[in-house]
Amino acid sequence: MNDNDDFDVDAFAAVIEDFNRVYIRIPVREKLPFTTLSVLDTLAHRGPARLTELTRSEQLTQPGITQLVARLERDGLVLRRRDPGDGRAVIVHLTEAGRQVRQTRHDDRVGHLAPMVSELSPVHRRALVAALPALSRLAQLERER
Amino acid sequence: MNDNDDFDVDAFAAVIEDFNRVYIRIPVREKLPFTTLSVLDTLAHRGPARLTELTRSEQLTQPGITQLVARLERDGLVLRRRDPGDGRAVIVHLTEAGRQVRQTRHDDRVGHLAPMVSELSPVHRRALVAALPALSRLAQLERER
DNA sequence: CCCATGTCAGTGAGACTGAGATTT
DNA sequence: CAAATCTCAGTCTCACTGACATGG
Repeated sequence: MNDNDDFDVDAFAAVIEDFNRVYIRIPVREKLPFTTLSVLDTLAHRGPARLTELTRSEQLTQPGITQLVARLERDGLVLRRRDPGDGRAVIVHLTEAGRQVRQTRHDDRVGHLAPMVSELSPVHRRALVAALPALSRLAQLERER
Repeated sequence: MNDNDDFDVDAFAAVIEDFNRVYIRIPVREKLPFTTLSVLDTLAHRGPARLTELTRSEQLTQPGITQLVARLERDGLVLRRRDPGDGRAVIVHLTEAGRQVRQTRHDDRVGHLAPMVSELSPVHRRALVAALPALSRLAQLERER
């Protein structure tokens, strides 16, 4: 019941990788390093976090995170606050400007995708819509891994 | 007929971005810079290419591509050959080792995804399978943009 | 005292800008 | 000679390793 006889993971990964390549290259107004955007994403999803948590989620070293967050603070995208309950820890908060950066990128992509989507057949569009819950669920499973 | 009244591009992009974040972080044996993998992908998809073509597809500067390809050649992932028909140009070819790098990453991802996919409900699995042609088509449209 | 959390200093990889060489 | 293609030199950003400061 739980095997994948009906599901070609290989083909699935191939399509995802192909689509991702294209998606990542959608032009955006503001070019920012991958790790910067990743931290902003993480904070937006999980709320304020300490550096140690970011070290895990971003797969960066501790000094790397320190530096990266220092840059982000310098640029006004995050705030660093001492944890009142633990004097060792620093809590990183997303600022309004940080949220705006994410929104801008998202808007750029939506603007770019919309005309492409409108060229898809109704059948294809419906197939994509129908697959969204499954994709979300799969992302969720990965996060809980 | 060609509008997107039945399709929420905003929601689509949000799910894709969420899934991508997770997908990109799937652990792989060989950690390589993003641009390296991107060039290997491009060569695998389009075949041998000159540096100028890569400059466009990779969104890197010309000196950047020169350096990157020099690294790739040093590591045995590509070969550089003078274009017999145009003495100015250099043609970059993917080597077997370069192909192997891509295959290894793909295999890592498939191995990681398989157990996750097996936890999806049959309905979700079918929805993903049904969406693959649409995703491929969308990637195709983007490439032709 | 030990562990967790974070920072500092120094190094190296990768990409950029500006200038230049070679071929068409 | 002008344009296209690629390379060289120098600089900047980013992340890493190793050592260290501080709080629980």
